Amino acid sequence: MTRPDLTGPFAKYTKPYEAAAVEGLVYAREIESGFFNPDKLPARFDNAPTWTTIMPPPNANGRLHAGHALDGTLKDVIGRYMRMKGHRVLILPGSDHAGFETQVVYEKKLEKEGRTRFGMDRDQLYKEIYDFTIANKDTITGEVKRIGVSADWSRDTFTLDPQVVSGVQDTFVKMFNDELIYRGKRDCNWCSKHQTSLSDVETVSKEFNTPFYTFKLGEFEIGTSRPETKFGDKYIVVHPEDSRYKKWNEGDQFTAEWINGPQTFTIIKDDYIDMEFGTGAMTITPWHSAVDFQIAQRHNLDMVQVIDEYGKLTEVAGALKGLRATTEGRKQVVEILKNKGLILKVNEAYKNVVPVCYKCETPIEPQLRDQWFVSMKPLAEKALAASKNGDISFVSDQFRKVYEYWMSNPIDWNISRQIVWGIPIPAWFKNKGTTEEEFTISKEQPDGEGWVRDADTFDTWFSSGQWPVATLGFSGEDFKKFYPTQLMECGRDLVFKWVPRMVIFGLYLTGKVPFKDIYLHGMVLDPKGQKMSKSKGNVMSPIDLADNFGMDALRMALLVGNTPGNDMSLAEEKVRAYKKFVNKLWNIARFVFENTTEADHDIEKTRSPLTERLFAAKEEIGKHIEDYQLHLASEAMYHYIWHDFADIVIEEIKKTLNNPEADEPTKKTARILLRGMFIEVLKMAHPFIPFVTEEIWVDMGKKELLMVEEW
RNA sequence: GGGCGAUUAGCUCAGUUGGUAGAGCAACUCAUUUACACUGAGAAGGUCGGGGGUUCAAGUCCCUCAUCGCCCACCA
Repeated sequence: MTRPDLTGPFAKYTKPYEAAAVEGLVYAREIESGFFNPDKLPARFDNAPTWTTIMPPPNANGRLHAGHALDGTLKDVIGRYMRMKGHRVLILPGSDHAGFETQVVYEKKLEKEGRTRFGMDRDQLYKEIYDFTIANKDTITGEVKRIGVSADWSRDTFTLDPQVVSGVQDTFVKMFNDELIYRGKRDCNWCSKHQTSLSDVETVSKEFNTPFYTFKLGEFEIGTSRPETKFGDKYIVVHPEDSRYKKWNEGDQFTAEWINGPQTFTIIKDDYIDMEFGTGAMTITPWHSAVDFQIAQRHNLDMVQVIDEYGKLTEVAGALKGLRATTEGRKQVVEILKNKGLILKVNEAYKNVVPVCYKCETPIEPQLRDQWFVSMKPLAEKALAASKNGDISFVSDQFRKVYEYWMSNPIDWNISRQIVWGIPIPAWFKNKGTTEEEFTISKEQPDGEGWVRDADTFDTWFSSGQWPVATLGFSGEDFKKFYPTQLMECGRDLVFKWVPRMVIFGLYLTGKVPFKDIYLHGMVLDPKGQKMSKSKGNVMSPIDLADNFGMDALRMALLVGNTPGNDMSLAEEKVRAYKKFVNKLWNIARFVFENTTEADHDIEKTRSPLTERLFAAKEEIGKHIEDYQLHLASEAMYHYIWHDFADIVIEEIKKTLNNPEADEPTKKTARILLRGMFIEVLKMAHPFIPFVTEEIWVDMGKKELLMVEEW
């Protein structure tokens, strides 16, 4: 057969597909159309139902990583499909000031410059971090756009946008009035390096090899791995039913030689004590241990601060005051007790698991501090019910269990952070830190003299927890139109940090769950299955991969074989394989352009074995997407296009076109069929590989974008 | 200490109500101006981690063991 020359706009089909030359232009064309905005879709969407998902806002302090690319790809595939199926789709993008995280990043930068945040003017520090964040926010936003997410950038939201800040503060005021927030001295996770308290999700457990000492205290034997906290101990706690200590009654006292001389101890009985552990007797240090604090509260005991916020011993330590508690302090206490003959045993092989700051790994020193706490129990009960009764459902059931465990064991949430980078807590004090302390909860400065604003800022999860409500304006038009949303898709690492809080705030603020389905994807690992990290040097930049192989190829590599909730390892060869696939489609287009010029015909009614398989594949793909089984959907699409459309359909058509005995009407029918089927192929591929399909679509002579075609 | 996940072809992984094993990559054989070598055709490759059970039938359900990974954790 004669081969028509491809000229003009078709000349590019004589060469392999060049993603770099196409992607930016396609995305610009899509943005320009306005169709990412559900209010600006073509007329056929006028009375369409909405379909909404809110994007997890990436931290505005770094670069895009492979996890973000997966995140954006998954929701974009579903979003593009739902749009083609006739929904007014809203994918709402944003970015997070990421309070503590960003401050840590900035502190490292300051350190490199030989500076420190301590002693810096608050406003100056805030301004510096603000400028730093805004610059990075633009970088990361540009990188999210490269993924091709069909997000409505006209609704782009930043967690420090004035209406978000204002709404978050309103929530605090409302919760305080509803008695869901209280202020009080409670044990906090204190990081002595970062000089702030942290919530439980901001600490991680780490195992240390610490000697375990057994001391003689009067006639008791007391075990501890933390001798340096023992200065202020005045109580011996035993189990009420422990027969070894029957002769002692609660409140009985005795005096014994201790670190700084004779000390009087009081017997306390509490059934927290594990009789099997050690001697079944312990002393308590309420100021520096959450458990001890609870016991002390139950029995109304004295609490003494032994270690200050810099990790040094206080005046309770007498001569040892000012020593670093866990190092020199511990050493000297042990020395003193040894000299007094009070050490009975030392177990050097003892392994102790202690919480550390998740950023710097400094062991957390529990401290009693006045902070703002959220009473989690009443909130968690409702959020638990939402899962039990099916208002929210998890794509992977394993995460439902984790979520329900968290909601069944709520711990009151400390939302105060002693850092400048964050949303200010709308609280005002008089005589702060004294016994005459007074406070008022208000966004505006209260009337009267002497009010000082609370210097603390909110835990970043306090604002991002309200994200689905905040991005939709808390109330008003968008809120009415799009809330509750359909899908929350984010990394599985957020099952504790973020998801439960969004459900809690959603229910509290609106009475409705913020989303119906929760799709938690696994982590993207390196080719060896190891977690990517800067320190290991195995980070694969999605931007670099897209530069080399095209974003469509990367999207496919992230989708195929990636089951919901399971981690996946990403190798360059996989991306390369899908680059070939994208090129295959490109060459299919070339074949179509070389052989057909006929006007498009609807092949819906042209039933043949070839079209039956096409429509069956399309239906299967659609079903898998609706079931959130994107690994199956993407594979079915790949398989159909390569091994059916290319290998069978085109070969059949080719036979007809090359058959010297076939008459012209027969050939024409074949050409029309080819073109008609190809249009369906482009539609079925579009959600997965939007760039190349949109580009070919234009060359098909289409005026409207493929993204708004009917699936 | 508690929980979750994984274990299937050399590698990375699919396999959704139980019905005689699938894909991609790699390797092997063949094809050289065919829409496409970023290709096509073909062949090869697995006692589905071990053991036990339910069933007419188990990769799939149940029990148990092993190994690896992840998460949670206030025994001083």
